[in-house]
Amino acid sequence: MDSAAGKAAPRKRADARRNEQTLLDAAAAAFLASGVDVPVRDIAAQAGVGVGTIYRHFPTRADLVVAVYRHQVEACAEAGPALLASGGSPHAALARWIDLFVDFLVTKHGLAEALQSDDAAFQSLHAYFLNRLVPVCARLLETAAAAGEVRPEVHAYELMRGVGNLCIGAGRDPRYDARRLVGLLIEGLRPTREE
Amino acid sequence: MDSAAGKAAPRKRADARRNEQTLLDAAAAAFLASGVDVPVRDIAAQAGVGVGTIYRHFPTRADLVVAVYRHQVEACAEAGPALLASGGSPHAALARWIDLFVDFLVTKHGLAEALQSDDAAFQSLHAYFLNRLVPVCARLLETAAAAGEVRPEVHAYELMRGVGNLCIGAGRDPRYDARRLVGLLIEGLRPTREE
Amino acid sequence: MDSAAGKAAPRKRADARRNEQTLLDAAAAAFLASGVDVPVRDIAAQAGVGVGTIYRHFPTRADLVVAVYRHQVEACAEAGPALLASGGSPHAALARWIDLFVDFLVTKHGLAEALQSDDAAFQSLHAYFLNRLVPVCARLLETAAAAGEVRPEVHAYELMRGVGNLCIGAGRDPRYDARRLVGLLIEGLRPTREE
Amino acid sequence: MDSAAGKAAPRKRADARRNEQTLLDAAAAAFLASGVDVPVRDIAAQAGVGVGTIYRHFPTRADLVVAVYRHQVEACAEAGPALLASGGSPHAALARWIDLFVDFLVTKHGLAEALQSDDAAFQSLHAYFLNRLVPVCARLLETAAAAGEVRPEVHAYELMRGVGNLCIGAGRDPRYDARRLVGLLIEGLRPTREE
DNA sequence: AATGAATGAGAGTTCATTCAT
DNA sequence: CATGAATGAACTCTCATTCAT
Repeated sequence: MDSAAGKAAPRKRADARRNEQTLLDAAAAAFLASGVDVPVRDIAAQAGVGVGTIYRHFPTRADLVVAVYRHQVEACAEAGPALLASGGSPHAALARWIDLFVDFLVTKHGLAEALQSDDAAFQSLHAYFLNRLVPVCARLLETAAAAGEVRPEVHAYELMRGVGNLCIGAGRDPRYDARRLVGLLIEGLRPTREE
Repeated sequence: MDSAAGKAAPRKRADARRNEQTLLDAAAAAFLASGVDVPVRDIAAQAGVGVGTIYRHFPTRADLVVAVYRHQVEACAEAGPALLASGGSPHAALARWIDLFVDFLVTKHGLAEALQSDDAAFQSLHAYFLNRLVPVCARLLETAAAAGEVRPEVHAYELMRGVGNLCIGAGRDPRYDARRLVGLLIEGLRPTREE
Repeated sequence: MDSAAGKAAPRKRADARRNEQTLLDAAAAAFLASGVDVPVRDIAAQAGVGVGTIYRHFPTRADLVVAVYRHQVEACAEAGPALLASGGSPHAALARWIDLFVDFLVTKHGLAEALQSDDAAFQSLHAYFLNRLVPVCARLLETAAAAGEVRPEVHAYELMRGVGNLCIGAGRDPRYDARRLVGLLIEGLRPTREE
Repeated sequence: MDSAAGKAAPRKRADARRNEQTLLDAAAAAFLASGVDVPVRDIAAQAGVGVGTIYRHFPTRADLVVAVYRHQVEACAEAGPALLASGGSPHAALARWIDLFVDFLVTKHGLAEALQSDDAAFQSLHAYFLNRLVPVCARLLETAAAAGEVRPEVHAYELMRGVGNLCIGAGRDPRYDARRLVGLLIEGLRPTREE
C-alpha cells in the first residue's frame, strides 16, 4: 500500500508523523504516571501541544490508548500461533501466552481497569482488544482442550477477562502478585484427575 | 421513654437511631440500584434527608459502605471457623468459604471495584474488610496447607484480592461467569501432583 | 416568622429567596450589558456566586430569562384586556398594546434575537412567550377585525414575530427607529380604502 | 481541462481564478445548507481546499459572503432605476423593488441575520450592502415622497433594515409569512388620509 | 500560493464537600 | 442536630485563526 519501504506519503506528512509520535510518547508517559484516565489537558501539556491537537489525532481517549499500545497488542497476538508451533505442550503454550498478556497489562497503569470499564469512551478500546486477542486465545484454548490438557468449558473471552481482572491494581501493592494468581488460574484449567 | 406520650423526653437517641437506619436502608437501596459510586445526593434524596446528615453520620463514603454491609461481613467472618469445624476437608472448607465471599461480592453492585480502588475515600472500607476477613481466610488457608491440600506460597490477602478482582463486573455480562473462574483459581491452589 | 403577610414558605426559604433575587438582579444587569447570550460564568461572577448556584436555580438559560422578565411579560399580558375595555377604537387598543410589547423588547438587549433563535436552549423561553402573549394579541386582532379596522388575514403569531423581528438591534443604532417602523406596520394593517 | 500537457506554463492566473470560483460555489452551497454562520472548515471541505486558502482569498467571513452574493446585489441595485423608469406609480416601483430585495434575502439562509449582526466579522458585509443599496432605495423613496405617495419621515436605511429584520427566520416557519408583513409595512408607508 | 496541523480561549456541566441558618 | 444551598475545581469538547512546511 504505502508501498514497499513506504515512501509515498504526500509531502509534509513527515512533520505530522513526528508530531503524532511526540503525542504518543507523551501519552505513554502520562498513562504510566497517572493511568489511562489522565485528563486530556495533562497529556497535551506533557506533549507541549494544545488540546485540540490531541482531539484532531485521536477523537476519543480510547483511540489514543489503542494507538499507544497497538504494537504491543500486535506482538501479543502474533505470539499465539508462534508459541503453538514451538513444540511445547498446548497447556504450556497457553500459559506462556497468558504470561505475555499479563506482562503487557501489569506494566500499563490502569489499562486493566479501562478494559473492564463500561465507560462509553472505552467501548472502542474494548472492541479492539477483543477482536484482536480473543481469537488468538481461543485457538490456544481449543488446542489445549483437544489435547485433553484443559477443561473444555471455559471460553477465551471469559478467561481473558478473568486474567485482566486479576491484573487490576497489580504493581501498586507488593503483597499482591497478579502473576502468581494468574498462574494458579491457568493451573486450575487442567482437568481434574481422579483422586 | 420515647414511648407513651413523651415529647420533651430525651428522645433523641431513638430518633437518631431511626434516622441512621433510614439512612442505611436508603444507602443499601442506592448501592443496589447504582453501585457504591452512586452520588451522595442520590442517597440523601432516597432517604429523604439532606446531604449534610449523611456526612455527619458517615464522614466518608467508605464508612457508609461498611455500615451497610457490616452484618454480611460479620456473617462471612463467622462462617470461616464453622466451616472448618464441620468435618469436610480443609480445601473444601476453603472453597465453600470463598463461595460465601463471592456471594456477597457479586450481589453488591460495584463493591468489588470499590475494594480494589486506591481512592482515599475507600481506605477505611479497605481496612475494615482486611482486618475482619483476612485472618479468617488465613486460618482456612493454613489449615489446608498443613493438610497438604493447598500450596503454601499463597497468602490470604493475595487470595482475597484475587477473588475480589475476579468478581469485578460479574453480573453485567452473561459471557463472564466470575464464580466459574473463582472455582478454577481455588482448584489451582492444589499442589501439583507428579505427572 | 414568615407568617405576618402569611406565606406558608417552609422556614429558611428567606435566605434562598434573597439569594435568588440577587441572582435575578445580576442576570438582569448582565443581560443588559451583554445580551441574553452572556456566559453563565459572567452572570455568576456578577452575582458573586458560583456557577453551580445558577444551575441549581435555573437549569436552563431560558428559565433564567423567563424569571428575569416574568413580571413585565405578565404586565404586558394583562394590559391587553384592559386596553380593549378602556373605550378607544380596537385598532388604537392594538396599537397601544404593541407599543407596550415594543417597550419591553427594545429595552432588553438581545431578547428579540433570542425569541427568534431556534437554539434549543431557548425553546422553553419561546414557548413561554407564545403561550402567554399570543392569545392576548389574538383577542385584540379579532376585535379590531370584527370592527373592520384591520385586515383579517394576519394572525397574532405572525404579527408578534414581525414586531419582534423589527425590534432586533433596536437601540444599538440611532438611525434605526424600530418603533416608527412598527407604527407603520400597524398602520398597514388597516384595510385598503378605495382610491 | 488542466488542458494539453502544460504544467510549467504561467497557468497560475487561470488556476487562481478557477480556484476562487470553486470557493464561491462551495460557499454558496454551504450557506444554503447551513446558513452564513457555517463553520469555515465545512466550506473548505466542501470546496476541497484547506482553510488557509479561504482566509487568503477572503480575510473575513463577510468578504466571502459579499463575494458570493455580489451579482445578485448588483442586479438588485440596477433594478431600482429601471423600475422607476418603467412607468408605474412611484409607490408601486418601491413596492416591487422591495419585493426583489426580499426575494434575495429569504432565499439566503441566515443572510438577514448576518446583516443585522454587529459582529465584527460582518462589518464589511454591512458596509457593502449599505453603500450599494441604500442610495437606490433612497432614490425610490424620495420619488414616491415627492409624488405624495409615501410619508416623508422614513429613511432608506431604516426601511431596509426593517425589511431585512422582517425576513429573519422566514422560510423556517410556515406560520410566518415575511412577505406578507413586508407588504403591510410598505402599505403603511402611505400618508394617512383624513378619516 | 496552498495546505491543514496546531493553537488555546472559552462554553457548558457535574458533584463532593462545606457551612450558615 | 438537620438541612440543602452554595461553592468552585475539574473535565470535555469546539472552532476561529495562525503559521510552518
